[in-house]
Amino acid sequence: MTSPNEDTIASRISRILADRIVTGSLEPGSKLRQDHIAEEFGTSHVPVREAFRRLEAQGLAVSEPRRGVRVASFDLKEVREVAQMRAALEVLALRHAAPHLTSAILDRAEEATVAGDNSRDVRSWEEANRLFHTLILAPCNMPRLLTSIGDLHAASARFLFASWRSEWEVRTDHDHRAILTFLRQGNIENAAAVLERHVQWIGQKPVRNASGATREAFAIVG
Amino acid sequence: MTSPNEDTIASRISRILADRIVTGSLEPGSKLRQDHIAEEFGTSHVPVREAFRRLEAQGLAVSEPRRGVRVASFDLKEVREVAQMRAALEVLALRHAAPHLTSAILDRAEEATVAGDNSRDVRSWEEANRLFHTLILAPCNMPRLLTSIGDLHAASARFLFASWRSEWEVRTDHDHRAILTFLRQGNIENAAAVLERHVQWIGQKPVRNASGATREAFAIVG
DNA sequence: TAATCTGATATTATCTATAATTTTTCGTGC
DNA sequence: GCACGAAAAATTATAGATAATATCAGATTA
Repeated sequence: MTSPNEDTIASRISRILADRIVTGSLEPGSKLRQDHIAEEFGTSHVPVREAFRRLEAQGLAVSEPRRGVRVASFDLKEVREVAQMRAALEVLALRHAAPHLTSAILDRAEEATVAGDNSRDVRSWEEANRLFHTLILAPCNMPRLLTSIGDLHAASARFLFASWRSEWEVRTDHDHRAILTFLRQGNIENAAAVLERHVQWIGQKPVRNASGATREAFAIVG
Repeated sequence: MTSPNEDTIASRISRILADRIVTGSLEPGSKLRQDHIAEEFGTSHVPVREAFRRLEAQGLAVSEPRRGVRVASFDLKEVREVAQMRAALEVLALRHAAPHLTSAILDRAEEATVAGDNSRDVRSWEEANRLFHTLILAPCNMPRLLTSIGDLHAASARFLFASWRSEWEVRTDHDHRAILTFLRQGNIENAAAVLERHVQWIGQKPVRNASGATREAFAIVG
């Protein structure tokens, strides 16, 4: 949702690096060394630098002048921040999208919910979840808003992957179903209210550390 | 608010170009030719390209691969979109900032309001207005939210400059005063309500075209 | 002895110069 | 007036130079 042009080497690199950061294959705080990446992609380092600028704008990387670029770190405070921004913006989008929602779209959103409930791993659950939100929000026809929401979704997904990398248990998403029911009734206010609460729900889970100690992991699970 | 690193040539170029786009000295739709800009700043075109990527992420420029970069165009639809996004996000920020607002901050915000009321041109009015919003929102301590709001402010300012380039009449900002009054009373809900309405108020004004015809110009004036 | 400072070395980011494609422009012919 | 094609201009990428930062061994001091 954040790749306007998918033709240049720089955009390809930024897309692939964004995916690695989101899925956690590149760990928070790790350095992104431009000539290593350039070598991996068989290019020079100039397009790599352009990719860095885009990742920076998306909040996935932070750059210190003359000291290089690192994968952005995050903490519970930022998880909360992203959840609240998503709540505010997704409610706005839903209010504008609702009048344009067709039953065909809502059916596809329901399929996405089912797919999410049946997911056996985080990755496919996240994909289904993102599809659900995209389907019901895209008809708002507000490109700038959708881009912002897309970036926030990427951040959410990152938090999720960081917490539930391997263990994932099937959950039934009652919120998604409630939202769809309200939308089918034309009850936009209630649908928006559920959505607002839904994306601000922050799941927590004890995670065993490498040293054996356990800590609490947090993530947005909507 | 959107310049994390202010040390490299690329960031300097992006800041200056952003200012030109916002003030309208670079017109919407006009091409940004990298070697011309590189020559102007006495550099090569590589840092210019990095600056382009940042402008693109801020929504101030659009890039078509292999066809160059243009100053982003806008229309009434986007003015509305930005106004509504600002309303949603600034209300969120205010709710978190309010508990940390001191009377010293509110006094400075009042000074900014007075400065705005006394402004004789758009530029100084915009500066005072931005200061007001920044002062009452910054204590929310949510960096990602503040960055987004900053980008939206830049867009708003651009709409404003496009409409009221030369003619500007002094106006007294009753909304700002009402917000401050409510904040001093600790009445956060009313302050947020006024702010929400305030930034969504879209001013309109007949503007004489070059050919003599008049058209309506629109802008966010909060 | 431990800790800190100093300076040489190596690594890395940043920018310049240059080359290769692609797009646009513009003139010529039909 | 329209299509075609060569020339010009602009974007994109590469390779190489420069300057800043990190690393680490050795010296100095408490």
